[in-house]
Amino acid sequence: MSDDRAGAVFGALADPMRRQLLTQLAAHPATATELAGGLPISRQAVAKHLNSLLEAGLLERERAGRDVRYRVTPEPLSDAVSWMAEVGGQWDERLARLSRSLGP
Amino acid sequence: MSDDRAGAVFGALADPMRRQLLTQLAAHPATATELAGGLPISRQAVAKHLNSLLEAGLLERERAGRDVRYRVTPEPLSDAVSWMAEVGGQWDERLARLSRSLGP
DNA sequence: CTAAGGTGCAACCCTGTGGTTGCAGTAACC
DNA sequence: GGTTACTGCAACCACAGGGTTGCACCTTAG
Repeated sequence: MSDDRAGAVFGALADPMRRQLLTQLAAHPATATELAGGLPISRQAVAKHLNSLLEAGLLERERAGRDVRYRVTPEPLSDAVSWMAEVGGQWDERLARLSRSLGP
Repeated sequence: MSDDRAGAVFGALADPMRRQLLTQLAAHPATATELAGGLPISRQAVAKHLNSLLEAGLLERERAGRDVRYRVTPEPLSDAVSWMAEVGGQWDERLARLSRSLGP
C-alpha cells in the first residue's frame, strides 16, 4: 500500500492555509499572485504552500506565458482515504463501506 | 461543517510515528509503556503522541489500576474523509462516490 | 511496610517550517 | 526597445513541536 504517499497528503493537508488554498483552487484554478491577493500572507508564502501541495501530488502547474496556473489533481486523496479506511474500518461500519467503494 | 475537526485529524495523522501508533493500537489496545517498548523513542515521546491523537478524538483512554490503556475511536476519520470528498469530488468519480456512501 | 513499575509534569535542546524581505530573471504590453 | 508585472531563488527570523532527561506521584506486588 502506498503508505508514504498517504503520509505526504496528510502532511500537506495538516496546514489550515493549505486546506484553504486547496478549496479555493477547487473553486477554480489560479496563479500564486491571484491567490495571495485575497489572503493575509505574501505571494512567496503562497508559493511555498503551493509547492508543498505540488510535491504531495495534489496540484499540477501549467505555465501560461508569463504566469503559472495551478489546478487540483485529487487522485492522491484516494490513497489517504484508503489508509484511513484500513485503520478505522474494523470499528466503524461507514469507514468499512469506504474500502468497498474505493474499488478499481 | 466540521472543518476544524478535520484539521485536527489531518494534523494528528501528519506525523509518521503517530500513524504507526494508530495502526499498532488498531491491532490491539496498549499502554504507553508497552508501545514505547517496541519503538526507538522514549515513553514520554509516545505519551505526547498519544495525547495528540487523543485531542484529535482518535483515541480514548481507559484507566486500569496503575496503567492506562489506549484504544482507537475512528469516528473523526469520517469528518476528514468528508472534507476530502468535498474538495476532490468534482474531479474524481471515486471520491464523489465517497460523499454518497457517507450518508447516515 | 517497602520496593518496584507505570504514569504525569516540567524544563530543556534542536530541527523543521511558515512567514518575511529583497533581488534577479523573464515574458508581455506599449 | 523600454517598462511593467509575474515568477523564482536566497537569506533570514521566529515559533511550534518532536525528542530527551529528571523527578515526583501513586498503585500494585511481596
